[in-house]
Amino acid sequence: MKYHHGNLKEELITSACKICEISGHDHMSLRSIAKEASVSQTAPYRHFKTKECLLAEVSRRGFDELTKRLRAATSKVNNANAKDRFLEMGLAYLEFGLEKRKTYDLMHSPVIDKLEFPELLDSATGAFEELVQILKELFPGISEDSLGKKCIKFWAMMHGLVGLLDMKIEPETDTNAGSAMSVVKDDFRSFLEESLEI
Amino acid sequence: MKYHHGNLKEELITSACKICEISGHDHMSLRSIAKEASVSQTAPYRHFKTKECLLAEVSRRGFDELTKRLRAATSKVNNANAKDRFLEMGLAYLEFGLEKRKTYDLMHSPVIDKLEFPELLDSATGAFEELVQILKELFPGISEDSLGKKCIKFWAMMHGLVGLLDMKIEPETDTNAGSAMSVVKDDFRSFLEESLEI
DNA sequence: TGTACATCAGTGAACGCGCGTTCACTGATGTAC
DNA sequence: TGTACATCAGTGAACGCGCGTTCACTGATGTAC
Repeated sequence: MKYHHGNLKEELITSACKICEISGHDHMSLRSIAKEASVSQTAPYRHFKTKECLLAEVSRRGFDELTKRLRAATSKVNNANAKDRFLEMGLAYLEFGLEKRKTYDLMHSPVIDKLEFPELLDSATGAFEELVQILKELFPGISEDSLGKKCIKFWAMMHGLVGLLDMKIEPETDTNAGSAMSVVKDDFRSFLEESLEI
Repeated sequence: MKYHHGNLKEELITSACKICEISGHDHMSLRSIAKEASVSQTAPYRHFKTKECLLAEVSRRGFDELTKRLRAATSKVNNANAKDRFLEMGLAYLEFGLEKRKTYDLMHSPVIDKLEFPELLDSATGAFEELVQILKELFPGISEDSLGKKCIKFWAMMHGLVGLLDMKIEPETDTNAGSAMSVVKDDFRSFLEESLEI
């Protein structure tokens, strides 16, 4: 380890991402991040004005990865019809949310005010834009108003699913959250397909 | 203020609910709650083993109020058909989520493990059960499997909507989250109606 | 009814901890001459 | 090419804060006789 690290800013961000995903954003301390990067606790201040700036960058990377995954999901079935591509996108969204659950929470947490970080806002908007595009294809000629509603509806459903799917509730009744959730988990695709119809 | 308060446990809970709704659950300290109740910072320990126990009680009250509101919403249109009653319930859910947003967050936060607080789990299950019942009426004779899926779907959508509707994002494009959200906010009912059809 | 006493429900001081941030510093680097 | 020096990117110590929780205590209450 050299005295001048050379790549510390980048390493701090990746350390922060790692700790976020392991411990959750409310257990991330600047000190633990610095430690993870094998650097003194004050070193981050050479690269980030405050802790919040570093968290904002972690959040931004989350949205960028989400955008990338959504795009990859639709383009891997590029020849398929819009509906199939929409389904792939839905799956990709849920997969990201469940896989990177704690990062996902940071991305949607009010602790970072997106209006204070324009780059973060851009990244977040970018992810949303992927959904807008596929819905435009799915419902050609749709009015702006209806399109807006559909976007919110599907985004909300996916956002809600991520929120519910790893809740640790195990009620006892037959028709309950727990068992219903495993049904959904076991078969994302058919669930999403059905949701298009109902 | 008497030395023996007489009703401190109850007052601590209501103080905690108040502070939760004002500051959010991650800014609630036992000290601030005690202060709000005009009592020394150690007094709560006569009534709650740990801070978490008090938070669990706040969460439980949240679920109980939600249940009450959902029930009231359907019974106020008791003569109407199942669809109308379902719509009323949806509205009530969204209203609760938006009105008591920070309490709603606590209720769904992983900081309190519901499995450690059976009464809390009961209350949470109770709220979910209201949705199950109305969907059973809405789709009579539905299989347990499909019912489970529908429950998750609508719960997820409502949960997602609460999450999205007060996000502070104001993108610049025409078809964007911000404007679409105000459309939804302005007209919950028609939005929910539409979601039944799509 | 009066008194002794156990129990209950408060109090204030203190402990120990982790945190974000500041400060004066120091070693490494790069550049002008 | 060698040297003086400004700048950069680290360091360790320290500050001040808020927190959950424990402790020995004390005043109020209720009950047995």
